[in-house]
Amino acid sequence: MPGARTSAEAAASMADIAGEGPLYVWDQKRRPTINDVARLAEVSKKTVSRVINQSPLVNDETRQKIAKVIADIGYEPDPQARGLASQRSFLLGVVYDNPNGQYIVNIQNGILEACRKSGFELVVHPCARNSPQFLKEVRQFVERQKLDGVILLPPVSEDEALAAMLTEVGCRFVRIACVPLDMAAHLVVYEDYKGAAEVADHLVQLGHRRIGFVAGPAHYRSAHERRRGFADGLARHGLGLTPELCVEGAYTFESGQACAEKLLSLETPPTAIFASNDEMAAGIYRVAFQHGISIPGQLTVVGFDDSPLASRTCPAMTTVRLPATQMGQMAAEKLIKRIEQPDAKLLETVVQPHLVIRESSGTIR
Amino acid sequence: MPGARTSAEAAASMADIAGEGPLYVWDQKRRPTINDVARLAEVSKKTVSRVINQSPLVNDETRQKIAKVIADIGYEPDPQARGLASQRSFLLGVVYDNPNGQYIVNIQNGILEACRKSGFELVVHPCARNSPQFLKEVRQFVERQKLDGVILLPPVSEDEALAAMLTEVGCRFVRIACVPLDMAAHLVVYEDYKGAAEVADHLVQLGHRRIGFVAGPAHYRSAHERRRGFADGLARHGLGLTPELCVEGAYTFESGQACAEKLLSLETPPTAIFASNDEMAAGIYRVAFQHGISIPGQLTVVGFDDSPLASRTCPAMTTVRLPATQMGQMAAEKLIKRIEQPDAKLLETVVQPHLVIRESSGTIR
DNA sequence: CTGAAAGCGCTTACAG
DNA sequence: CTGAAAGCGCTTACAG
Repeated sequence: MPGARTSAEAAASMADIAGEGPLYVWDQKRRPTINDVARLAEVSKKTVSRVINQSPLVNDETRQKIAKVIADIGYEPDPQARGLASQRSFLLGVVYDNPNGQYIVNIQNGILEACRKSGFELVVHPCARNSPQFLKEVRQFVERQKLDGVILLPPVSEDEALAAMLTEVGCRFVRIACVPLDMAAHLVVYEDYKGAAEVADHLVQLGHRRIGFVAGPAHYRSAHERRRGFADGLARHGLGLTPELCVEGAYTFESGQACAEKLLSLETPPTAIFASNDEMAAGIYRVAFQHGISIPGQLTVVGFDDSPLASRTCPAMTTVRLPATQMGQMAAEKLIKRIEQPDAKLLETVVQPHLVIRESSGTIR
Repeated sequence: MPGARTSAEAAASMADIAGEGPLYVWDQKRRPTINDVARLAEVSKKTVSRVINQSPLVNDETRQKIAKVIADIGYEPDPQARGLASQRSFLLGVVYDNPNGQYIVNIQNGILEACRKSGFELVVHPCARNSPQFLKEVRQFVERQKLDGVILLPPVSEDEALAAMLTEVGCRFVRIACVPLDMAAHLVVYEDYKGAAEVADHLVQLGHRRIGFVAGPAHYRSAHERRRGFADGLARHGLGLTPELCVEGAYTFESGQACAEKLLSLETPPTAIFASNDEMAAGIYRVAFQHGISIPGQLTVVGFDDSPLASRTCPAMTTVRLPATQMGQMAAEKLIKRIEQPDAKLLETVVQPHLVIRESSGTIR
């Protein structure tokens, strides 16, 4: 298409404004390319490429001349073309199966915060871990788009087959998880264990001794960590998880209701219940409401996550806050570092949850 | 790099399994390309390209031969290469400034449902409409990635400057909005007006006459539509919005509390309050709780959105449900249709909200 | 430190 | 209905 080239060259002209240096009058219809920059800076496009890719092998004067042209004409390298030539995409993916919308969006926002600084964009990919196509489907997603890296959110981040597949196809990833499942460089760890232990301290300090526990589903690592942290926390005060007062939910509102029915219909019901997430705690609220049991007067309830729900219930719910946005940002920064500096040593990234005490905490005299 | 080509050719060999037809043993390290398909099908790559792009100008026999090779070796066209050659990206964007996480994720899921069927991927882009860089920033996003189309969520979908900019740069878009802001082909409309009118019917039927209204912020179209629908709904029963009982909130929990304080401290407080979204309704719950006002015994409360919050409050909240997932899917389907069949006539897409009656609705004897 | 050539995997525009 | 050539906007590998 020599015609196009000719017209572009005709349109790209330089003019001098008195004392202001060169000003380039540009064809507004077409985005400038590396060839335009090369021509205007009077260098080869390979040298422009070196500047774009921050190669140290460029004379400082040359670099500045090129940088000026780039800034003047507003050149931005085409990620598609860069990607096709270099077998990458400048795209990050986030893979999740968590149903909690606010949590996803918060993490997403954190990831995007990190992307914004580095020129990556984010492609979202919810998945169904129980589907027989699961691995094949994620693999196609990753390979088709040549994703530069993927961030895995819990609980799908706990899937070892997924991690193995990504390793096999050469796709870098960072997992957000509540236990160290992997090498430090691949992880952002949030310590559910500690958060749950804090809840134990809190409840014991309030004077509770007969404490109910609603666990999460057994196949979730977070469920396991929260239980372990809570049990160990109680143990530090010479208490333990009473089997009679432990029930397992499914992290859903409905399962929280069912668990509450069980616990509150005991001959001697607990004076406090710690639910392994806010959704289930809200289910406890519902049952207490239906039975006319006052919170926190007759029953203390504590959740986990600090979802929007927790601060809007009546009374407002004591819970454990996970800094989701920050976790997303840290995960993305780590992933980008792995992509851009493959040899950099990366340390463990650990995020601390903390207890948010609200109105659902009552004392026992 | 003739070496690479040679090794690939060497690796690509055919073998016959008795009576099973040809089986291609493939180099697992390298994804097959259009050249591989062309060679194995003994046609030019242009003809393969025609099959990929569903051109009708291919002999049926040729098409089937090529399709078989494609299926056998698991060829998938590289979107980057296709995009570079054809000035597109097979990427859709979603631009939003709404803070409601579950709403975003639901719409996102709907969009992805439509993408899955058509080979598009979704890039997410939250934005800050009040930033001075807003337009420039979205423009860069769209141009850099050569997005094939963008879906705009409310309230940023109401921004006419944004729509104008997208039109100018030639980026197709579909807006999700509560009023017809644009041509039918560019819109998915959800009728807030009707939802709010239903609330009026409901409250009047319950016997309420002294009804409070918490409006959304005046610069949101949804706030306007919900007010208008509610007022018109009341008017159909010979009632009207009493100025004294109308207050304006900001769609936030805190503003809902402030509005409730005003309404409930009136000499004759309302017997029912319709809040323009669930967040503000939850704020009303909080104030009622603090003042010992029972819902629905002394006060009926109705929200709007059917966010997760609404079904988890105690008592569960009557509200208006917007089918967010469906809206996302319809918007994406419409956008994809515009991309793939630019000449197709597209009709108005309208989504109906509906009232979900729960426990916060009380009768007046 | 810099550049000319070839290539990434497709499609466009043209020809037959 | 099919194909050879040129091109999309970059980078790689090599040379100097």
